[in-house]
Amino acid sequence: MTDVAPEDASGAVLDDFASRVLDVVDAIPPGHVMSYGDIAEYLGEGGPRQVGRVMAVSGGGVPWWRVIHADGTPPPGHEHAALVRYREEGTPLRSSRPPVRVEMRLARWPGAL
DNA sequence: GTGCTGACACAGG
DNA sequence: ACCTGTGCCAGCA
Repeated sequence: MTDVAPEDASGAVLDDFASRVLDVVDAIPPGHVMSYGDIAEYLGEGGPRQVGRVMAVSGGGVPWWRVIHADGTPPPGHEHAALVRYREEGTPLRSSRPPVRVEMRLARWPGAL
């Protein structure tokens, strides 16, 4: 029978690690965020760059705007889209216009407890 | 196998 | 606020 590997909206095949990353991102509630390093540390494997690569390749099926840099800056090229989401979800911001920055101290989610 | 690049993190200037 | 260098891990020519 056909082994169906998990795919994202782009049709990209998800590896085991990628699947875990997307699962964690999907578990982040509105108004909260996690940094790339936080996710890697939470999973206990890979590193922030690996998480970033997964998001760049298959982050289309999860709330990617809730995954940002450790200092609260959203991913490059999507600052505007991310800003719209933050305002809609009530995410604590330090600057309401570019350079957009999330107040990590308040918005940081400890993980899917 | 080697070297560069990357949706990173951190320190220094 | 910006750039540079270094460290970590994985992908690619």
